Amino acid sequence: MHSFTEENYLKAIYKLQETNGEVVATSALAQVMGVHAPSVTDMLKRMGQKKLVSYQKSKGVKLTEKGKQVAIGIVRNHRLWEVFLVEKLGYRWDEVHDIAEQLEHIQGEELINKLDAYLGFPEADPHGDPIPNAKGVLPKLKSVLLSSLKEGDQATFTGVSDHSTSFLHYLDKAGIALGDTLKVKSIEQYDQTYTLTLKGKKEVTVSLKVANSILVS
Amino acid sequence: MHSFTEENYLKAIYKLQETNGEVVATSALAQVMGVHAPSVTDMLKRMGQKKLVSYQKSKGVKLTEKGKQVAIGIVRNHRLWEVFLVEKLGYRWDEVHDIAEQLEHIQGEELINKLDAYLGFPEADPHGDPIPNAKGVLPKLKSVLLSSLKEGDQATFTGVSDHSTSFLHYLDKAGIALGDTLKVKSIEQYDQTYTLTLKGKKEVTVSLKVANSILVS
DNA sequence: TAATATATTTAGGTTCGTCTAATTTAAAAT
DNA sequence: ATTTTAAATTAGACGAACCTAAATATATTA
Repeated sequence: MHSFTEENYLKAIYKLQETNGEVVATSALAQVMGVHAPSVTDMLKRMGQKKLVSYQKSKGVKLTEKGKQVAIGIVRNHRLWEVFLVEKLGYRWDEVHDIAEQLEHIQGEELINKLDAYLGFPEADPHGDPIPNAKGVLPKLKSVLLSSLKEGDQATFTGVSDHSTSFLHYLDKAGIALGDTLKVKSIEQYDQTYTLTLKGKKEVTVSLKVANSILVS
Repeated sequence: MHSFTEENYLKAIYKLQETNGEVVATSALAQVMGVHAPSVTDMLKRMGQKKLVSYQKSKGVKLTEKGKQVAIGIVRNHRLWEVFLVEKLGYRWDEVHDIAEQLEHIQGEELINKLDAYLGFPEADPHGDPIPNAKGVLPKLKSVLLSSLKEGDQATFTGVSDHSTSFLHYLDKAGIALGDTLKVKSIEQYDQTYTLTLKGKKEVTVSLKVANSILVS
């Protein structure tokens, strides 16, 4: 029975707040963490004491400023370690998540800043997700969904919104890689598929689901 | 109240076995870990169940083969991460211990082997301690204490037997660094001090205590 | 060998993060 | 507005790693 720390909860709350709005429900948290609701209630009480979250019973939970800073720090760690794993150790982008999940909890401000410098202060991780800087500020990567493009539009593949291994594998197999220039050759209205021209050479046809998971700018 | 895992105990037992012989006493373990004896008894029982140690009450404890392999793995991780911190991130040798103490518990065979390759399969960490290879074999660095040299002898500084920050600082301040060629210019019998010539230039006088903490070959 | 001193274990308690089962609170539907 | 359903909390328990105080076992010394 795998046990979670405050940091794990902070990160999960942070991610839920990003996608589902300011206030997070006990059940939502329980669901994403794979834990039962009473465990969450317990933990939230403890974290409330420590002023990491503001928690009022049966009213959901929000990160305090303090909690948010910790959460962003973990996201920063995670993404920098992912860059390290891919750039320096030669991992593929679909392999690094679990290892980074461990490395993100290594403590030490100086360490992560040195790592950041060593990696050349990257702005995005191998999936195109923005990396908060040492002050906790996220660079705004103004990207849009591939599905928002029109026929003839051209853009650079900058990130994914679906981080699942299966999707990453799919992209690899289709020969679509981060940094590629994608041109929308045609959009088939009836079955909502996109035919893309890659780097002026290859052509691939992808579903709307895929077009909705690819970020470009 | 800082809490330890099985891995922490395994490493501590391993180190005690190396220096104090095969069988380790409850109290010795309690002492080095900074924990009270009953906590150790408890933990040893649990670890005995899992066949990580062979434990018979009031008779001390020994690592099993399984436990030894895990312990060596941790030592390998620790020393490789130390090399990383010094070689890649630019830390000094006296700063890396605590961070490596965290990093040594990151799980994943593949990760550590990739790191090993990335670092060029080093044989020793920044303090001159041998790094076990992927099979758990320690390279034998046949080094001796500086204090075993005679007047006129010359050797290379390959490691330290005292890893304390204060000693490492002392060496830095004295301008003695790993890899240096040391020549014993003279030994003062009465107060047991060694006057060393460094790289044919500088001269330093050190106490017997220091000469006993420096490894050369 | 007996007495003392030291090391170790047992007994019983705490905190943390989990669980299930039962209860209460809040939201949705009639 | 009442009933029904769903969400959240409380109650009570467990395992892991810790603690203190008391009891036992081992070693040392007289």
